[in-house]
Amino acid sequence: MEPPPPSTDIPPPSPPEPAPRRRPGGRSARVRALVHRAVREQLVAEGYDGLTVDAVATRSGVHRTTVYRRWRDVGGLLADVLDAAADDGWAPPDTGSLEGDLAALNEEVAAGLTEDPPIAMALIAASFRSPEAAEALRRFWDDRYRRCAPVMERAAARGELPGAATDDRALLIAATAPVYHRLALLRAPADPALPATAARTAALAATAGAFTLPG
Amino acid sequence: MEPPPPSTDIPPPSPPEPAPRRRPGGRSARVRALVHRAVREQLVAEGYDGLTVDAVATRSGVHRTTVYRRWRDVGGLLADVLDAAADDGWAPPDTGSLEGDLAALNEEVAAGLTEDPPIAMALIAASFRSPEAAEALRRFWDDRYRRCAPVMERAAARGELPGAATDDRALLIAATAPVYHRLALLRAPADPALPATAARTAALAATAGAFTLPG
DNA sequence: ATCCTAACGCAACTGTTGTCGCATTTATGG
DNA sequence: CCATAAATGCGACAACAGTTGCGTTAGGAT
Repeated sequence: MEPPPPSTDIPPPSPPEPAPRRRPGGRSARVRALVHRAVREQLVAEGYDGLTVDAVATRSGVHRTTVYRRWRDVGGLLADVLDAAADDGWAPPDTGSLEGDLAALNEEVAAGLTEDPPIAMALIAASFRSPEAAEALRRFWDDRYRRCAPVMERAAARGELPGAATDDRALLIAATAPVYHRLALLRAPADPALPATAARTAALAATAGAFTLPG
Repeated sequence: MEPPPPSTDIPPPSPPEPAPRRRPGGRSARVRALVHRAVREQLVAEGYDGLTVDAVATRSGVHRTTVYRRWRDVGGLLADVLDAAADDGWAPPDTGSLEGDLAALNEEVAAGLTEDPPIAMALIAASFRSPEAAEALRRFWDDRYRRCAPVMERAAARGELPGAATDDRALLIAATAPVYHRLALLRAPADPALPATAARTAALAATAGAFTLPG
């Protein structure tokens, strides 16, 4: 993300890039916090269409040029905000059954996709314009999938999954994809029954061994 | 998409807007064809990021202003191109089994999402910026879902579906959503096995009655 | 052939987006 | 405290997006 630093002197010629000393303290951190806050506020106030670099700069009091230099575009802004917020202590629901866990998970997905301000939808939209936003979103989902491992472990312990190892991610995608498809792609109104139906479908298929890994 | 037909006479004076007589012939049709061709060519040449109104206008030889007036923005252009192309005689695959049909369908979906030029991806991206593109995409999917009815009819005739009526659309979404999710949202590389797996999962759930309509 | 006007072409204009060079501020190491 | 340079502020700029007013062309009806 950063341009190659000006090689001053004493360059141990192995890495010709002396990696300039960052200075994350004081002002930089303050600016970053100001901009993060402005992104969220701007999203609330004007929605995704109103989320431009200029608007964020004005609202934060930070200069346009600074925002462009550090975050490049709206996708970079959202990516950074998302990364900063990824350290919440999220844990998957625990309802006592695989189907129940998946249904609760789907409820959270649906809530996230329909919430206001539409942060999730904004990020998905941005991911089509900015590689950085796409990467951040991928990281986010990856983290969530990883944290969902206990769901499958508990299910296996309860005997809800076949003996062979299950492809956790395939199961999670099968369970949640219909919700994403309806809300994010078709943009159809939320169907209150869909989270449960999709969860039931995926749980059924999982029990039948549809996601067992080869070997 | 076209305004109400030109009520020539006998105007019950209720609407004070006489709805000017369209003139879709000759020049207008020629301009439309030129622009459509330019959109496709520009998409091939420069990708979605290079698909701007100006580029299309220049390439088509039609004036900027005309394109802005008739199509408003990139989303409008793509929407119109999609609508014009929706009259192909597409029919769902017929492989002899529900799972086979769904798998073949998923192969088509995967091929569409990974094809080059990325028309489908461009349209999905545009649907996040332009209401018209979103609407066109919805129409397109709606049309496709409708044309898939024979798949379920044949499956029911073969006894692959329970006696009660099946929610066709829910089944189709469950079958195809994982493919869309991986390729369009996660942007993960295409998994050659996914179309078949997702089809098997959905077919299994359908046979078990997961998509039967209430009543 | 003639008229009417929708559709188009044209040029000028405004506002937004993103970049660049340079001055200023301020972490940070010494 | 001092020196260095990373980070920011600032203004000007080019490129692009989108609009508007007005003149011109040509489709379609009489």
